[in-house]
Amino acid sequence: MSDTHSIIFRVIRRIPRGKVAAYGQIARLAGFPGQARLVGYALHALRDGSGPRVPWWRVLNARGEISLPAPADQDLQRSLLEDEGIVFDLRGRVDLKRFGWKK
DNA sequence: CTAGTGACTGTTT
DNA sequence: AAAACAGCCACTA
Repeated sequence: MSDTHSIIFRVIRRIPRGKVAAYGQIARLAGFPGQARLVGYALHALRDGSGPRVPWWRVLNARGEISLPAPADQDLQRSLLEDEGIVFDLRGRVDLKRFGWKK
């Protein structure tokens, strides 16, 4: 596994329960400003549970919506977030003003 | 080495 | 407010 991924995962592990962060925000905190896609790519490599324990479901895009390609995974992520108290509006979006991880 | 692609984002239509 | 565009970068063919 590359170092960049490790650094990114380390940042994501700091996201407190009940809060969500955007890809770009993770990238910035990890020291890679403007490289949101890199975060997405790193997380994509996790989907086989073969990686370190990372709360990947607390990562959303800048609009506050789930960005996963597979509908099945989207439902899973949504359920996990709702279990932590996150609320989705009728359009399936989270209010980042309320649940965004402010750092 | 070149080209296409993707768990993105800020700006401009 | 939603959609289109153009940067961004690692990875694959």
